[in-house]
Amino acid sequence: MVTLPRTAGEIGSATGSAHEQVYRSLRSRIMHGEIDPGEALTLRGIGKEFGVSMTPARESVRRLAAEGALTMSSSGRITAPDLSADRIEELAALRALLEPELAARALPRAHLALIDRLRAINARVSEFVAKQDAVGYLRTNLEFHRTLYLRAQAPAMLAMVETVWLQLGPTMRALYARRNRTDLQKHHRMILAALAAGDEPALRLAVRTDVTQGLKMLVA
Amino acid sequence: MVTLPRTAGEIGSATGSAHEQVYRSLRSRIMHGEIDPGEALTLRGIGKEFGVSMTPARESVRRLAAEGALTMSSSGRITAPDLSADRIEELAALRALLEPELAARALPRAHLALIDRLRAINARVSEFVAKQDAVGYLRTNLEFHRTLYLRAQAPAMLAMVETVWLQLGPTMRALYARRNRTDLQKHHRMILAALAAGDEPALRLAVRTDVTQGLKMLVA
DNA sequence: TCGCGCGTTTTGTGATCACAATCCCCCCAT
DNA sequence: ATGGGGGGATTGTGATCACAAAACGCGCGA
Repeated sequence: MVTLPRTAGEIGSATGSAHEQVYRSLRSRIMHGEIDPGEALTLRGIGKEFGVSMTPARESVRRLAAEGALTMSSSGRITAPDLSADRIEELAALRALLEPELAARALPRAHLALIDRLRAINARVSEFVAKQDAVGYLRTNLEFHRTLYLRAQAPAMLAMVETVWLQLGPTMRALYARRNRTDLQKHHRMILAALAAGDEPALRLAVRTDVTQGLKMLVA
Repeated sequence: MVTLPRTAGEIGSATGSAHEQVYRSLRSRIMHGEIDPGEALTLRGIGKEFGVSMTPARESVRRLAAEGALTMSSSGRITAPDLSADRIEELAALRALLEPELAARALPRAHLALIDRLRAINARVSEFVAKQDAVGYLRTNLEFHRTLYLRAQAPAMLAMVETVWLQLGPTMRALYARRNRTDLQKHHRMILAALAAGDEPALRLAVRTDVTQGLKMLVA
């Protein structure tokens, strides 16, 4: 394999270095439940898939492992994490702690345009629920939350929540199967109503409930 | 440089791979304020210092950068982060959100032995304050908090708080200079009192105050 | 004296290689 | 049929190299 000029496969504007492309791609897969808990990955396999050598593959994997998105055995073997019930509960508690705060910080800046955008995303969520598409549902559901939290202007806090999502990613799809589809949308509607009303306590509660609801099912 | 047998410089039991040693060492320095904001590092420099090649140095640096402990410019230049006031405020808010929760979770498990250990650590904190040793103070102060939070049995939450500490590390020492030394200890004593009394609301408040107090000074 | 090019040096990136540890699978003995 | 052992294949680790881009410094010109 030869060092190609930097413009080889890049489509639009600066896509970033090789290891970043690999990182983003893997991260997205993991966060959206496209990788099963316990599934194994290899550096050479990743490298081959993305057309790069082991070096950027290794950096991506190490970074994801540092963020808890992947597990490395003592011998260095790479797998998607299979979370214990305790760990899931803890991560759920983190979401319940952080996300209402982010929502509350976003509230004063939530104009009508944002609420409309959220409604549109929520419509797409409904489609995926109807189509029983777990990955699509996870993706749009997280997009709903992220779109709201982006308004909080709190990048470090958002990054932290996304790390939690990442850790929960592989487990999420399994979780989706058990979830009661009908009241999925109810919580999002409560969030939208509280946003429109400018009611912070209601918003905090709605977000906390939405976050907690789905995750507590796994433990039960 | 030659690949040495794995048992080369290892003292006790498995110290971990080369990049992990480098990572732990750098992380400790950063978290305890031994690196100034804006200070530059180089992969070859790190490698030379630890007697390893660029590869493990690079992995350590990338990992630390992913955790926000180091900044990488678009050209890949490595520096310790120089935080904006907004960012500091946000990280302080994260501490104020997470640490009371960890303390509250530790409370039911906080036996007398733990409180005694905390008192002992607190005494060492006082020594460093008296000696005007900023790094020593930072180290023992964080040890005080970590010892308490370890009892919460919440590894993911603790990891998250430590990431916040890490990001604040380089800025912390500058902060220390402005801090009113006399009421530093007051808050720790309040924490100990609330722990001994088993009073959760008081504990949450004491932790939140301790955390907030020092950090709000930078913004002012 | 100050600013600005240009060449040298430094620095990060990615590929490749040697190596040791581990895993996997197949075969054989019981 | 089943369990254990052994050998080949796979895998992560770290060193080294080539390369391009950025940084630095030095000297020349205004």
